[in-house]
Amino acid sequence: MASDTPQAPQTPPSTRSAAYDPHQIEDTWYRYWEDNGFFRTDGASDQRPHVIMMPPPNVTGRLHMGHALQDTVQDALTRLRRMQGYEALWMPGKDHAGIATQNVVERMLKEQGQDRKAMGREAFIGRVWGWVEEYGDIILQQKRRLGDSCDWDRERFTMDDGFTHAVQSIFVKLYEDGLIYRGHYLVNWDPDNQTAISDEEVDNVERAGHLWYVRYPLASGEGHLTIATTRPETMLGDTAIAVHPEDERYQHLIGQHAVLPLVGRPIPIIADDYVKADFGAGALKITPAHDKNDFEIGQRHNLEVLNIMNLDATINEHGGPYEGLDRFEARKRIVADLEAQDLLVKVEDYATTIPISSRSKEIIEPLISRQWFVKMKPLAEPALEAVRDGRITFYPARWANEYFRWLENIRDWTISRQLWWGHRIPVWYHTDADGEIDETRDFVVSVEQPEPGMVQDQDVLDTWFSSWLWPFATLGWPDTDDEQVRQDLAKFYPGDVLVSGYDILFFWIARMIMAGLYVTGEVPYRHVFITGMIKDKQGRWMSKSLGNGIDPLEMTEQYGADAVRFSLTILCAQGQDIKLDPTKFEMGRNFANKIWNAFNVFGQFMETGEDGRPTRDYRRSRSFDELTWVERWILTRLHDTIQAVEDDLSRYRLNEAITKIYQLFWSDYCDWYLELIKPPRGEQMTDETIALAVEVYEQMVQLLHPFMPFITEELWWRLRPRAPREACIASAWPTANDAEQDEAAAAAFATMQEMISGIRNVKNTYGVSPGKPISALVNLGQGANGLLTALETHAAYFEKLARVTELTVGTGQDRPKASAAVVI
RNA sequence: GGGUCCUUAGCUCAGCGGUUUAGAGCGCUCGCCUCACACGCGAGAGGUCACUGGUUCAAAUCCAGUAGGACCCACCA
Repeated sequence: MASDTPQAPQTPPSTRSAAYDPHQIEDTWYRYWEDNGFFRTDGASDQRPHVIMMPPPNVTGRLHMGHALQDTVQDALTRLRRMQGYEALWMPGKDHAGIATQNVVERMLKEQGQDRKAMGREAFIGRVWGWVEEYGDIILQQKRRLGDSCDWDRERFTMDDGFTHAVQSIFVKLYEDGLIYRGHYLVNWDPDNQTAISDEEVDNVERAGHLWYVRYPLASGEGHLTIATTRPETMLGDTAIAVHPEDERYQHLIGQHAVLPLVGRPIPIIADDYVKADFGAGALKITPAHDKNDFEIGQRHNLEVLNIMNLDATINEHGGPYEGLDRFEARKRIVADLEAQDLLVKVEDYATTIPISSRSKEIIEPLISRQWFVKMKPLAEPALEAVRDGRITFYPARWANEYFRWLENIRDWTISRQLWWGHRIPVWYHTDADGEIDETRDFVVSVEQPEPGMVQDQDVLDTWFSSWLWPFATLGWPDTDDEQVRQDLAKFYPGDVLVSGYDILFFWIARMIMAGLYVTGEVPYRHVFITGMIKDKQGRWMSKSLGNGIDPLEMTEQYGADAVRFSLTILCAQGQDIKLDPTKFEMGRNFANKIWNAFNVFGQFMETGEDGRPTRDYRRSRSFDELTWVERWILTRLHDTIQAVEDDLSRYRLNEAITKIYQLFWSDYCDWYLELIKPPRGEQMTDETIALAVEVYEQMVQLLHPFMPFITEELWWRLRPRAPREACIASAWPTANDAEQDEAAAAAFATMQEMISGIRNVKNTYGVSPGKPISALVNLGQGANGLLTALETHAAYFEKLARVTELTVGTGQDRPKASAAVVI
């Protein structure tokens, strides 16, 4: 505990008239919680743990609605568990975001007239660290505004020293287990960032393109063969033509050679099943160095692999006259040249699927390159098993299918990146006399430099290669010599639930499960709660380029953090995307206002001190049976709701839970209960009445606290005298009490509600002013004696709610003249 | 080419581990500044729960299919 004398924030002196102003309470309460260590977890207590690992936002990130939604969920679950007596850890942190961060800093340098390459690797990394120090904390500061109750003392960064150690250790372990290998393969090359990227970082986009039909003359000098291609420029790298083995048209050509137009190089004509005889011209040009399928066909037939491109996607020396041209310029020139030589048969419009880098939006170039890979199949098997056998459950369950599908078809993971910002690959090379890498000697995989003079691999690792370790690396793994780390790992691993959007199911969630099982033998968490994604009003993704984003901080400014959180929670239904528009937050603001004002109904009668806080603890002296009808009814409703909320929350149906609390508070407590307990004008409210109003209100405030932490904390302090270091955030979660439920009274009360609505309806229909006193006769069916007595004793309810000054209750009575009737 | 999701009041959506008159917010109509709240109160209008079959005593809710829309995955140039 940080402070010995926790200072409860000052409240406005005149509690009674103070209007609701969210900003007045948000900062003060957040500071109070932090100063008093309510977010902290030390791992040494014997409380049961509850662990949520926050998806670490990118250091370059700024708070968006997706964060606001997911944080609202995570914070609600964390606060709920904390109130239920768990040691609730919500682990915060941030991700170094390799490409994104490097791009941001590079852009900044460019504006200053500087250049990454000119300044050199070390200087550049220094600048990135400088940038991270200056701006990296912004997003986590923003999260505090939402009320996030993370254990900030444990905050981690995927590039901090401990994390680097974890990343390198896991690399070494994987290598030693034969699960990491290096090799020349066709990879997704991003010519803009000039790095390889993984399959997951590639978006396949359909675009309008063309199918060019090109004539390849035969080497024999007699005749030709026509092929169809969507990428004519790659013909410079053709090393064969393939036809289907059973295609009658080409039988006689198999084994012969054709001459590559423009280049004049002879290439063999081969037969392969892959070729579809009925597509295009039925003959396929094979470019093993620039097409995945061609690469495979090339391997089957032992074809030469001829790379025709530089790393910036210009044509290299193998391109003859086209050397130096950009790939798309080369395409134009080649098509023109083919046409000039009458080798272009025809051009058709054709929709092609183009691979785009999700980072740079540049068109990916499949390129042969030496990279590091992780063999994924052995890692995927246990991860599949963990979900199949129920050690991990997805909410909603359908996401498990998506997970299975991906893992069942998993391909090896390209983990090396030709960037500077990131974890250096822990591989070391011997050098020759000139200091150059000596490729004739084996490399060494090691966290530490194995011997002086050896140089480390230049590449860095994919960002996700560090974040997949998040659930245990944040707890200090692999430094298990440290007592604290051992204790934390034992207590906080595995965690309980991971909350995230489906956009990173493959990138992160699935990989974390694989890493967790591989490293610790245990799943990283038992539940995966997949939220929907926030879209704009028209259902489009919010993006900077569209300018359709809604800024959560602006919304918080406008409506208050509690309002934003409430609205997001109630809109968040079972993984469904949310089409958001700012007016949705009015719902939350109105509700917060209602909560605030409702307090005054009884609060104005409480004895308070100068700080506006109660000086007396109002407790009822009556047992449940001695309570009034309306009191028994509202308690019954309260306990019903607590029970239902419990059930909803256990299934991550936060929207249903909060809807029920909302209805209880507004429709039952405010519209009926408070209206009935209000004393006549000028009169006092009795202490007994105040006591029950407080009792119910307090529990509703607690039920709401996980969702609307600020306003509930403030009001909680106004309900009873509180001891130092107490707080709503640390109060005990309400439990349903069966002994204080009276379903018969509740049912009778519901009947009375219908009667009163019926009477109001009649008054309305006949234009009788609501304030005008009337008489009413209630005609009950036979055998409704209980109800009859209840109504008779509570005739005052009818007067209060429908201005019925004369109430007659009976059975089988005649309808008076000049009256209106309603049947319920 | 596979797969998932959506289609419920004018709008945005809940509800979908089958059972009372299908709900909410906003909007709309009527009446209210009733001393907690007009960010409010009371009353009300408004729905063939996409369509077609099936299972069932009973379906918006389960099953099969159809039509629209969205998304994910996939190596036909």
